[in-house]
Amino acid sequence: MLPPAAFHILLALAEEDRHGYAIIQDVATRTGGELKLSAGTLYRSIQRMLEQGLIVETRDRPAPEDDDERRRYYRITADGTAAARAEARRLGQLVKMARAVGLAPSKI
Amino acid sequence: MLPPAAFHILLALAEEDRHGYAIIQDVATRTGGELKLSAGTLYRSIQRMLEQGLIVETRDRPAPEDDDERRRYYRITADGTAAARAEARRLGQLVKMARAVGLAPSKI
DNA sequence: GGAGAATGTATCCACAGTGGCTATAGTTGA
DNA sequence: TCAACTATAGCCACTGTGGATACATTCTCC
Repeated sequence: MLPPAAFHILLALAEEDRHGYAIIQDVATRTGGELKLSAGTLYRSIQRMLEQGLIVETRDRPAPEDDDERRRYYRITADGTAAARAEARRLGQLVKMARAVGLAPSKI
Repeated sequence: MLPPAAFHILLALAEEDRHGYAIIQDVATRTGGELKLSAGTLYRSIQRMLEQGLIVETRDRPAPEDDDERRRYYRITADGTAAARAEARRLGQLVKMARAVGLAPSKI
């Protein structure tokens, strides 16, 4: 059971390496503005995920003219990918259960 | 954003009216034993959901020979159905997002 | 007969995850 | 000039959760 914030962070990092603030923006964009990950949640989630080995901080940085030295870039690990896949499967099961009791469209 | 426990309770009640203990068992069965809703979580969730009008307590009871007077039966409301549908849609979106970044099978 | 598991509801404590506020600090735009 | 934006990070309070406990009855196995 991955915390919701962690799942969103992994989705953002699955596409490409990103820094904290970019993750917040990506989540907002991806959810059409429905979910605004708070800064507090983001940085605490990142710390936890670093400890758990779901993500790592990377030294690879964009070209100096596109960079901002305050940024810290993160990359998803193999464990992070596995955790995200497992969570996606679990969520898929939930939708399936809802469908079984008529609480979600049957997707014909 | 429905709490996970509330979503499971609504799924259980979508099928038929159930009492607390039967909900715990239904969730365990439905998830293949993966999720064991704790009693503490269940009864506090029920209280909250009654206050929010997602469920109601019903006086309809099974035939006396099948009944147990300690039981309290609950029924899902129109609001509860709507909340569960909205949550199922949200979860479906999450799976879709995971699929978009290659973290869930494409379901061909 | 007696022990333990199951049925049933409910409360308490502690912990995890979250939002929002604050701090710090440079940049951009009205 | 003042607000908003970019960027990271700590703090406090709230919600949701698991696990333990309480209490009472019934069922099952040795």
